[in-house]
Amino acid sequence: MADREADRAVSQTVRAQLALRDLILSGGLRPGERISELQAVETTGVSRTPVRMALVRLEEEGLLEAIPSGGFMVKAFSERDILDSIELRGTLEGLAARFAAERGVSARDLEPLKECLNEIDDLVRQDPISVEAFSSYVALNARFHALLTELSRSPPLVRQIDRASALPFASPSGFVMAQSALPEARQILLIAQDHHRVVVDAIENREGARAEAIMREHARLAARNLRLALRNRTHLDLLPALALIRSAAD
Amino acid sequence: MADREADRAVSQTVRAQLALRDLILSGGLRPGERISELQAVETTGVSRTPVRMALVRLEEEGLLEAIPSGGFMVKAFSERDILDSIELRGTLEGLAARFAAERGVSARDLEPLKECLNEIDDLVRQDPISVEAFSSYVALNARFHALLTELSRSPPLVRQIDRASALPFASPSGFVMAQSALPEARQILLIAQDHHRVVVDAIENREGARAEAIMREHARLAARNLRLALRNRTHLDLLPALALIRSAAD
DNA sequence: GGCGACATTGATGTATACAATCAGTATTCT
DNA sequence: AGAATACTGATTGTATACATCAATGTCGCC
Repeated sequence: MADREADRAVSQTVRAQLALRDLILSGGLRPGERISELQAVETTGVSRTPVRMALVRLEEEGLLEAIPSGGFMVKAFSERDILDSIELRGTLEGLAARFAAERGVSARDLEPLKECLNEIDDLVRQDPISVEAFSSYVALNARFHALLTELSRSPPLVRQIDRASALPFASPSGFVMAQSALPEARQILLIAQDHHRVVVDAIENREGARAEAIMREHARLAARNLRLALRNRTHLDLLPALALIRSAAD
Repeated sequence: MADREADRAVSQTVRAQLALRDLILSGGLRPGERISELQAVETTGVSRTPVRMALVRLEEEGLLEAIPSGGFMVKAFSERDILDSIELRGTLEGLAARFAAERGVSARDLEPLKECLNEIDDLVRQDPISVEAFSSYVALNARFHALLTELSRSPPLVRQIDRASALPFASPSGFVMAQSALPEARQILLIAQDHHRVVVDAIENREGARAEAIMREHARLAARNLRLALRNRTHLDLLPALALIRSAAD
């Protein structure tokens, strides 16, 4: 039973949840496919009870859908669903930015955000951006958004944004960028970085409306990018969770 | 074991979830209080497994919070959390209204919405509004918002709005309005009804921005109303889930 | 008398055994 | 031959038993 060393601290339920989420997001299970509990038991190596808990959590998370007759299936999303989710997240982050601006944040609170910005700058400065640098960027970008969200100081909003981000930006643990798409991706990163700088500035100057607007614009950039990516079938890895789209040529 | 007749079709898990949610929202358990599984077993009459499932679902729903050492406790909210949740929902419904307006809806789709509006009109027209009429209004209002949300034709957004509504507008099954607060409540209902009419008109005329703006304003009305209610300690039942607020005099 | 360590108790997390329900298939009747 | 029904297989929903962990109370030692 306790075969792995590092995972020994986490509960079986969490382990099963992570394993199953990875399996779904990496495309191991097709959208619409029924997920058998026994099969999940074999895959994860834990018992049925924690597997069932994990399935319930993943359903609430939105990755699974309950079958009326019993059991769960992988939820299928349309391309538009993903685009809507991006706009949804942008709207929520816009609200968070406005809250932050209106409620005021100390210079000290903005410190980690600016530091994050600088680290991203260091990455995108190198012109032929490396695959490793891009991977680092993905992590840093996630951190920036998380920090920004936190600045709203509104737990319900933070929670909702986390949920909204789950779908369009969820990524399997192993995530690498395709080599060929790197130059184009870098261009997008530069624009995104501009947005980041604007929103920080707006929050600092207590301009709630401007802060909100730029985050919405930021989301529109991501949506446009995804639409382009889907059309050209290029750098599809830029936005994960594409394994969940029912038919990409819809 | 199957003692009740009407509930025989629903699963034990769902029954436990409903019972526990009612218990929490009706104030049977104080915020921050630990919820024992065995105690829940006794209360609901079902076994531990479905009770645990229900607890997990309620945690994902946001009513419970996991204790690091194990188990769950009733989540505590500040007054501001509830106010933020209302604004949050308004923002999301604004997005839904905009989607509906931009994507266009047929006259046939608007039919049930308008019918709902007329039914509400019939209720608020009577000047000393009765308690029963107010209860009907609560249900009709919920239906109006649900229908409006559906018009966005965006499943992810609908889902998110449902989640956002859970906190501020969740109501225990038994919900009655205090007699003394009825006149004031009616005034609010009249303004709300105006908002409803405007948003339907905006959607019909494809004015996305106006549709979005009015829903936000609508939310601000609800927030203002709640703030007033909390201050005056009057018609506190107008917005439920107040049992979850840690200290109302915060 | 106070502090610390140990034991005991209670709870939760996990595993497995049982029951009920649903799907699929074969057989029989019209 | 087609359709309906009964049967069988499997899978999920439920219950309970076990193990592990945290909390608390007591006893002993300093």
